[in-house]
Amino acid sequence: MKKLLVVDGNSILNRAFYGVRMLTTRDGLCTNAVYGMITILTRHLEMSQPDACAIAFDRKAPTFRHLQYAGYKANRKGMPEELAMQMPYAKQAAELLGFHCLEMDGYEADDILGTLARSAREAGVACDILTGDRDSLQLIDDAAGTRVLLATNQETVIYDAAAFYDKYGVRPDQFVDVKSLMGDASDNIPGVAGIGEKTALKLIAEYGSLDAIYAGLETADLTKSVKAKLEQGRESAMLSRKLARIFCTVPLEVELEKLAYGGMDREGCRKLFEELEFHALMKRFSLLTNASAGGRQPFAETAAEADTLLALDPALPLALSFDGDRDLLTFCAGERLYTIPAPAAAPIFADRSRSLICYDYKTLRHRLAAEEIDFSACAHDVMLAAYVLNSSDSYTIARLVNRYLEEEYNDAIGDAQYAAALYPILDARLRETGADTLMYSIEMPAARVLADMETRGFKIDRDGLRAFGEALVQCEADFAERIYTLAGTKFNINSPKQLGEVLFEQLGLPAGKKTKTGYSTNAEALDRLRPFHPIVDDILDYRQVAKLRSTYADGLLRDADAEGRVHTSFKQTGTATGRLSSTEPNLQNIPIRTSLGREMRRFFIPENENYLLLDADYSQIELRLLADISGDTAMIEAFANGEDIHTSTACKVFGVKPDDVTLELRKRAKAVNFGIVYGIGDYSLAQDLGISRAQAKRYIEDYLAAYPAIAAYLRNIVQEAYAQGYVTTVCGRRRYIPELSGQNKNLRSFGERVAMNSPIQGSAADIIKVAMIRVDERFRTLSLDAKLILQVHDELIVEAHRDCAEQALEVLREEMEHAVSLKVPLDVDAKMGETWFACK
DNA sequence: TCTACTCGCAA
DNA sequence: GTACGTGCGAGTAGA
Repeated sequence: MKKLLVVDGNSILNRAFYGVRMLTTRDGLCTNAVYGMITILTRHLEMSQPDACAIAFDRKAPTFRHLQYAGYKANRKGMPEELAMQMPYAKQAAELLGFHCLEMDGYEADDILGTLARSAREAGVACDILTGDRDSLQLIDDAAGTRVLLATNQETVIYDAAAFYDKYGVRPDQFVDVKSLMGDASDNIPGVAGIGEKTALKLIAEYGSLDAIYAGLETADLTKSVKAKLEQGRESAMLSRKLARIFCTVPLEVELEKLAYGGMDREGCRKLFEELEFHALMKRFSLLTNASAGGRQPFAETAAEADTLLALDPALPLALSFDGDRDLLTFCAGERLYTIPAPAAAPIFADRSRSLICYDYKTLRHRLAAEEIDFSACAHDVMLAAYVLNSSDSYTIARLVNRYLEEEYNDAIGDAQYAAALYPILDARLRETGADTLMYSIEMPAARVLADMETRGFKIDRDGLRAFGEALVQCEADFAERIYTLAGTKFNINSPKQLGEVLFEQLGLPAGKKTKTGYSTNAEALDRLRPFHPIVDDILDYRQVAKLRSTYADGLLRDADAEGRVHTSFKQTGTATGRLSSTEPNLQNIPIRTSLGREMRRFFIPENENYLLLDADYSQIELRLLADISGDTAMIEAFANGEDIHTSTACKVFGVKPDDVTLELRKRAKAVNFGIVYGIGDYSLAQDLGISRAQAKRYIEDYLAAYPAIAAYLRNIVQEAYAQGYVTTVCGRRRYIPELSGQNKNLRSFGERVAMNSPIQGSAADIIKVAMIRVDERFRTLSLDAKLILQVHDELIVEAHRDCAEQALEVLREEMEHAVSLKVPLDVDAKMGETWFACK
């Protein structure tokens, strides 16, 4: 026997219960926790390859800890009924999978784990402890081969002593002492009052143990307050240590040999899974019999060679998907499924003449690229097709099945089979609605370009950013100090609740608006308070610095890869207008408006000194589109003459001569233009400009009077939206607006604004996608060492070698300016520089 | 650990 | 009397 796997059953069930969406059988039996537990257990059986395995559960009876401390777990609420009802099934399922269930009155599952780990250590057997709970980390022991597999809902983190030290800065055997200081709110372990995780870790790292701290407390070099807290909490700490320590000598009377893993009970599993309606699991373990329920049936599945697939009629559509997390692909052709290891399918993806149907092409492409499989075949993505048909929806495969196949989604049927069934329906709809060009000539090619941009990433000057971050930390501390002094008390400035109490109760400043939960402390509210107290300026400064430090400095450093590049992920179906969104990190909201924030852009740099950044952005693309679509001669004229659009708007709306447009008037005109473009109402416009709602409404009316064709266009588009239920962009992207068919007046006027705004914003999104595809294509055909790396709605950023930077910049400008031809020119500002900051 | 809430960044 | 353009992420507070 080489390896033992032991599982904390209660903790894994809890994770599964809260992590998996509620599932019930037709009879109303909840099954989500059992389902999640089975997934986790089987995954770890595969990963750990144990020779023996056991799963431990808590008993209801009080444990020795309750006897020592009446408050132990006193604040725990009972298990929710939905989970309690799953317990017997969970134990049954674990047994059928081959786990030995252990439980004992008076002890917790943790103690059983500890005891088994000790037995394993004594027998020279390695031990993996699978749990969702950090308590077990104290059991880690490298010499004995004891590891903890900490399961969160997304992933499992493996902790050995080194990983533990990296995370906490102390050894695993010191963890109990840390807990005796910091306590544990969920178990109601008291710890030392006023000592949190940070302080506890620091103390133990420095002094080595709880005993050492108390032995030298009098002479220790600690602040008065920490010393006092420790003195005060001595007894509590000692008690907490007893409670936190896992008991490793539970009288189990089970020998390791008895826990040997003998594989799953297939027939038992089949019966139980049938009862719990776990069809997908039955399929995964090949437990299916012919007696499945009615409706769509999974096609027969065969393991295949690539040759088998290549030999199929090339006219037969081929749909595919990865099989879960595994390195297997399932292809669906005709009425058969073929399973094949991903690398073996490489020739299929390399074949340019082949069309492949999939769900979420960009992600698929990344997964294949990770295995060095090149994707040159022509792809059809059902997710993108559905997005093009209706951009205000959700695009999980289950929703697509519901919507377009008009049937219940069935877990037992894989993505490949569903994609195969969905594609012809979606394709027909695309052609009916005239959106096929958008799909095949814009959205799909854009997906490939986006995948390449994500792979390339954007280089960050990590040293510079770290230094900037440290300066910000200092700044933050300075502002905090001033704030505490002015307030006469220390508090958490980041907490709107505490901040509100200080400002409005202790300092007695005039409270303005309230939020749902308390005083409003946002920038707008604080701005009004400036005249009343000097603390307000410091708070605003603090907020700015704290935001830059946490979201941008720390955040970007966390996201950077080993080469210092950050790889954003573009969501192509993330917005209702057709715009992209960007996550992990979001590179579409890097500061620019304040001078300090803008500094952030100095740390976005090219790969090395041989490269430069190019940055080109459309000037007023939405307003130009509005001018084009509405055909408003005044606005077309203004753009044709290269006028400043906000100034000419101010002339028209406020009836003044160009020379008489003050900065204030221009600002107001700009806000109205902004309002039209983003579809805000009079309420928001009034807020923006600090004017009354009635005044804002008048501005909008005057605007529409000044641009009558725009007014007519907006009236028409709203009409059209009411009549058809949707609006479209220039390229045929559809957004349905269900808000218009309701009775709620507010919702309807929201719908009307959407109708006015979406075609404009969405068409701009279409256009920049076209530009991206062409820019990418021309860089390739010209063999320029230049690559797109970022899109920010109306702006494209390229990383280019110095030798071709000028040429690449011209290509970038040309393709952006000529992506479409409108009644007005599309102006592009194009710059280059050694940092993003320098591209201004 | 998860979720709701507040806040603030960008186009 | 009042839902009040979007999407993403950090942080707090409470469950």
